[in-house]
Amino acid sequence: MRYSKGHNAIARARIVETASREFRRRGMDISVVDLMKAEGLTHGGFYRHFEGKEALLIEAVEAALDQVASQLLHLTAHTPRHIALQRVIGFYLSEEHMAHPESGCALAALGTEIGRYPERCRARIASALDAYRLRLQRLMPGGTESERKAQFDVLFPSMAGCLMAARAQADPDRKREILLGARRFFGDAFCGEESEMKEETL
Amino acid sequence: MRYSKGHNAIARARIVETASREFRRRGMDISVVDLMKAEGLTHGGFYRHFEGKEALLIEAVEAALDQVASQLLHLTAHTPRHIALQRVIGFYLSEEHMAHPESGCALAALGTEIGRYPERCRARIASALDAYRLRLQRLMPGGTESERKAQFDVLFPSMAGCLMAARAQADPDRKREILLGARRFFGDAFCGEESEMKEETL
DNA sequence: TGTACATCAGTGAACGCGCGTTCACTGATGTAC
DNA sequence: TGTACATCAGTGAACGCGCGTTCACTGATGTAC
Repeated sequence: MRYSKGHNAIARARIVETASREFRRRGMDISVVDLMKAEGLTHGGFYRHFEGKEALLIEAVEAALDQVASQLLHLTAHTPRHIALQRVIGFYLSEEHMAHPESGCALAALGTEIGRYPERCRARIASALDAYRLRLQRLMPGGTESERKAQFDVLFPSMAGCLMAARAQADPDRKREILLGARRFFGDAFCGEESEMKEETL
Repeated sequence: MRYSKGHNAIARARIVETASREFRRRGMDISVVDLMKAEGLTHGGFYRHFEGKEALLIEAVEAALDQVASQLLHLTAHTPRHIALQRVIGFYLSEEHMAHPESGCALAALGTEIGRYPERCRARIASALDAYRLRLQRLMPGGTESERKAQFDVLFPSMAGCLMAARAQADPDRKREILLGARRFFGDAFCGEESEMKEETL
């Protein structure tokens, strides 16, 4: 059947959104059949929208990073900077984020696999990571943009690693212990002593 | 044919060793056929040694963590503690380590996937991560074992995240930039100001 | 010491299965006249 | 406004392929006598 104008773009965006969630939840293991099923569609139509699974993966990671950046910025709108960053750290290293990779940071969800993707993939994903940094760098302390970017390059990969390590644990107490230790450490290191009062925000 | 006494144990250990390298290099994508081929064997014999691929994966991760802990301790034998840790940070965040996941830290190579393994897997791997921490905690600053363990829980997952982020990048300069920034930051944070002189050791 | 037999790591064909991808087809709606 | 046709997102059978796993078999060496 023929669909109304704009249907194509909407359907395509919905597939990317679903894929973005499912790749973060299950990794590349998720099949095209299951991905389309999650959208209420069958697999045949997939290739009307994307060249292949790899092309979708790239767009899905881009969408994931974009969505999380928006969420973190929304969380801190109209908030003084040192408190804003405290809040971002608190959320990033929260049990909520740990329990829900499907709506969280793509680096913490897929990072080690991304390193094994072919160069053509990594180049696109690296651009998306740059855009992520560009949007979030204003949260970082530092007098110049390049200082703030350098700080971002330490804080976010480190937090991704701590979140990943917490997820790799089996014992809930151990998971919490790792997150709590990381929240304390990065709160102190990046938000200064004066804003220490509420390091467990969220 | 019948093999000489002890052959079984040797063959088994060699398969684990190869798997340990190949899983870190390529992730779970590597097939049993290719794994055995890398050992000069055919796939059929695999099941004389292991219950299945998952069982091998667990042993491979255990072997990887054990090997890296030994390497890091060897690197720092007979060395004062603050310099020892500086050296460990320098190696962990080196271009050498970045370029060779197959002989490096399993958390940095497989971390995000481990988080998606079934609970029975993660429980075993978490034990191996505990053993890794137990062996390496003596490198950490802190007056008590539990302080040192808490420091380990921040430093190593964070370094794993930075290494992962560097590997995810496509541009060599960008990779180096991430590693260098992380070496500086964690050197300062964990080794104190007095040992700053040689933060680019190795 | 010599012979007959048991052992068992390793072989490779075969299994069922799910994967990514292709393709002839469908049919409701947009478009041309 | 009404009719004929074109469009194209979505369908589902089919493709070849590689996967993890099983199993009957091999045959050199260890072991029992």
